[in-house]
Amino acid sequence: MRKEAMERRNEILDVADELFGQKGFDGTSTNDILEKVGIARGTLYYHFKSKEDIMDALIERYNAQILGTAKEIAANKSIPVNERIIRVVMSLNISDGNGKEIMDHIHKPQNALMHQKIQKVIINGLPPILTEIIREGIEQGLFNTPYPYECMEMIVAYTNTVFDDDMVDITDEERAARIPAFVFNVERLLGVESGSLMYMMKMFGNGD
Amino acid sequence: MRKEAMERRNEILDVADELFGQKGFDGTSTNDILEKVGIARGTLYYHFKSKEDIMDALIERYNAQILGTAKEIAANKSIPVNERIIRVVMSLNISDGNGKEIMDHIHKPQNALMHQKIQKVIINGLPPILTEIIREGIEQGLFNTPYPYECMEMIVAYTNTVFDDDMVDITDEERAARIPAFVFNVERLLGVESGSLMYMMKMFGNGD
DNA sequence: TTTTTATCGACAGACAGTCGGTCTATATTG
DNA sequence: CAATATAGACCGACTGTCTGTCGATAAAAA
Repeated sequence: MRKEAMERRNEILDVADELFGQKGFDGTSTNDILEKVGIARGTLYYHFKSKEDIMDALIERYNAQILGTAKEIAANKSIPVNERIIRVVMSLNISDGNGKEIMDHIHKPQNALMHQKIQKVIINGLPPILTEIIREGIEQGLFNTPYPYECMEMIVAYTNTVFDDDMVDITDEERAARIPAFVFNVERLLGVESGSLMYMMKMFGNGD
Repeated sequence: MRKEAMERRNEILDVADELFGQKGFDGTSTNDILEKVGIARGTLYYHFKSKEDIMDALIERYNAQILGTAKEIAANKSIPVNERIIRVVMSLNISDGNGKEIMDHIHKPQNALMHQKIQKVIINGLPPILTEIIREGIEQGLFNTPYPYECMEMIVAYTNTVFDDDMVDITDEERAARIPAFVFNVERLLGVESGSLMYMMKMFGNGD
């Protein structure tokens, strides 16, 4: 019945995560959440100051999970630069730890605000991580660009919108057709020979 | 008192436009709208089936205005390719006709859903228009890329997020510093010599 | 014992959308 | 031409839902 604040907080967050994923933020009422957790109205508002506060806390969690894993991989200099880039990008998709795919939850309709906030986390958090790897690559003579950060920003911004189900109206086939073009463009941006980044296409095995 | 359906509809849309711009979509109640228009609740719902329906109609309007102007300019083959690109991009910002800057309204906080819907219109509508111009440029030997469409898509996706006030947390100075890097990257994407697109920097006189 | 922390649930206020009905201009008919 | 029917625009009270508040209460800590 009575629990530590942090435990309750996480219980609420877990339920909110599930419900927002199913019905979206607007489609989920605070009642839905507190009933499923099994607490009273006042208790919910004892732990969170508003419904949006719940979402922000949830995003904070995602943030830590998603970017934390990415950072870890990026810092592991024992992995070759090429391979590390791939692993960082792929780590964005499947994390969560419990099998649930975070990104799947986000790309639901009716979650505009959440979607926007996550996008913001990614567009601000991911380029710095990737840029570090690219810098190493430049030192090793693998890449060649005077603006590694802006390159990464462009690439992240692009994948985040075009490979986002509810942003661009294209079929899966059309989206698949975008990939070689994307790789080609990335090659130009990073100043490498055409075709030399083809191996990166395996990143697109799943979603993003 | 009694008016043609289309007239009323536009009256409501005008007020909604103003109010959404001031207080955001969520911050504006249907009461706010109908009071300012001077009609009863039922009347509002006689013309629109829901609050979101009002927003969709508003976006439809923007869509027509924004992309319509862009299309017009893009089709005017008497303007040289280089100049035409600049004009198309600049037309996105100031249109509206009555001095109000559409884009300013959109980049308000609390408008996540609207923001997303407009982004969608742009990311789907603008690249085809620009691609046509780029194709001309390729024929004229100005540009060189096998993937003009995807190039434009990338550029539009990038400018739409990075030069969007509430998406990337940077100061105006930092944002200004992004511009030369952006131009450099565009030059690479379009396969032109470094420095040859510098003249395009004048596009960034105002906002986007 | 006193204070702090977690919990409860009734309540207020706001808001989106509904519905039955009204009013008026225009068309139809006797 | 006058009586009447029709349809389109409009009204406003009402419903149900939802978020956030508050004072009371119980349990644990100090």
